[in-house]
Amino acid sequence: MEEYSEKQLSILKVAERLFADQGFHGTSVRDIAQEADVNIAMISYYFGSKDKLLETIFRFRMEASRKFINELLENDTLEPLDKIYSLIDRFINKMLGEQYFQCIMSREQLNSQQSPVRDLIWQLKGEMLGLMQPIVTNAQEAGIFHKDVDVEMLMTTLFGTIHQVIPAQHILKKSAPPEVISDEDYGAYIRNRVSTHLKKLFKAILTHEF
Amino acid sequence: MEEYSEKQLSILKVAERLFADQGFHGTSVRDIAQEADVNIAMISYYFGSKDKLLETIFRFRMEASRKFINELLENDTLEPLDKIYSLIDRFINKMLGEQYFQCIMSREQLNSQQSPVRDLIWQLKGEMLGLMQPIVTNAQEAGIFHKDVDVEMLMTTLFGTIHQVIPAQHILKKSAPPEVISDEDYGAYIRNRVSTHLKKLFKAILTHEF
DNA sequence: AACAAAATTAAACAAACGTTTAATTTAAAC
DNA sequence: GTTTAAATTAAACGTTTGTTTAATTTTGTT
Repeated sequence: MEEYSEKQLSILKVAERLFADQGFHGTSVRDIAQEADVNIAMISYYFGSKDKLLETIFRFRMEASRKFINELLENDTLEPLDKIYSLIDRFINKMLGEQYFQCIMSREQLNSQQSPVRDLIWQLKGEMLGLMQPIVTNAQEAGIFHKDVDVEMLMTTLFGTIHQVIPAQHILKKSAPPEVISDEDYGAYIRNRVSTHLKKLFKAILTHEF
Repeated sequence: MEEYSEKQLSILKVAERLFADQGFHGTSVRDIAQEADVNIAMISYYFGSKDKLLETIFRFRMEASRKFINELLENDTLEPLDKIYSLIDRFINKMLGEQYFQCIMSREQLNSQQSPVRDLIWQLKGEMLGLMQPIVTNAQEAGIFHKDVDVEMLMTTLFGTIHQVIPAQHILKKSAPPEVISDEDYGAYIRNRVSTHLKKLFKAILTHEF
C-alpha cells in the first residue's frame, strides 16, 4: 500500500537486523539511527514511535507473506506429494531469505502479553495452516495420504525446524563438504540439507505404512 | 554445587518467569524485586548483576539437564526404536516441564553476539546430539534404521517442534476434546499429542522403505 | 550482654532510554 | 523571488534503567 522513501527503507532494514540480533528491547533507537546514518528524531518523525517501527516492519513483511501464500495456491496441477514438496521448498526459501525477520518473529511470538504484532503472527500462521490443511485432507480422502496425520503438528514441525535451523547454522555448517566455501555456497548447502530432510520426513509420515 | 536460600530461589523463579514472558531486556530488576517481594538491592547483593542473575538461572537449569542426559544413557536394554521413543518422551516431559526456561533459551539462542549464556546453550545442544547420534548410528549399522538419515537435522526437528509448541499452545488447545478442562488435563493432552506426532515422525523416517 | 558478621533497607547515582521541542535547512509551488 | 510546507537537526525533556551507597536491622557467636 504505502511506499517508503530510501531513507525510510534504510531505517527499516537496519532496525530489522538489529532487532533480530539483539532483540527489540535490546536495541535502542540511537543504535538504529546511528547505523542507518539518520538523526534520532527521524524515527519518531517517520514511524511515530519505536513500537510503531516494529509494527511497520511486521506489516511490511506480512504483506509479502500474503502474496506468497496466494502464489502457493496456484500450484493446482501437481500431485499431492509434489504439492507438499513445492510447499516445503518455497517455505524454506522464503524463511531463510528473510532470516532477520524470522528471528524477530521467533522472539515476538514468545511474548505473553498480547500486542498488534502478536496478533499478526498468529493470524499469519493460521493462514499458513489453512493453506496446507486442504492439500493433505484432499489427498487423505483420495487415499493417497494416511488418515492419522496431525496436520497442525506437521505445520508446527515445519516452522519449528526452520526456525531452529536459523540460529543453528554455525553448527550445521561444520558438516558441510570442503568445497562449500562462499556464503552463497553455504546458503545453498543449508537450504538443500533442510529441504532434503523435511521432504523425507513429510513423505515418510504421509505415505509410510504403519 | 551451591545451594540457594528460599529468598534466592524465589528471585530466580520470578526472574525466570518474567524473562520468559517479556524477554531479558524487557524485564527490569524492579519488576523482579517487586514480584518476588524483596528489595531491589538484594538482587545485586545475591547475584552480582542482572546479567549474572540470568547466568545463574542458566547454570541452575543446565546442571539439571546434565543429570537428565546421564540418566538417559542408562536405558541400555531397550531396542533402538524404543530407545528413541523413550528419548522423545523424556525430552517432551523435560522441556514442557520447564517452559519458562525453554522460552528464555529460545530467545537467547538468537542473540548474535556471544555470551556465557550463548556458549552454554550450544554446549548443551552438542551433548544432546552426542546422546542421540550413537543410538541411531548403532541401529543403522545393525540394519534396523536407514542409512540416509540426517541425525543432526532430526535433532533440530525434535528441538524445533517442541520449542514451537510452547508458544503455540493456545492454538493447539482449540483442537482438544471437550473433556479436557483443567490445566493438568490440558498439559497431558498436549504432551500426548506432541509425543504421538514425534514418535510417528521418527519411526516413519527411521524405518520407512523409500 | 556485647560484639561481629550478615542481611535488609531507603535513598541516591550516573547513564541510557524513547520522545519532543524549537530552530534551521531543503524542497516545492506559485 | 517569495511563500509554504516538508525534512532535518541539535538539544533538551522527563523517565526509567542497573547499580551502589550508607545507614539500619537481624542474626549468630562468644
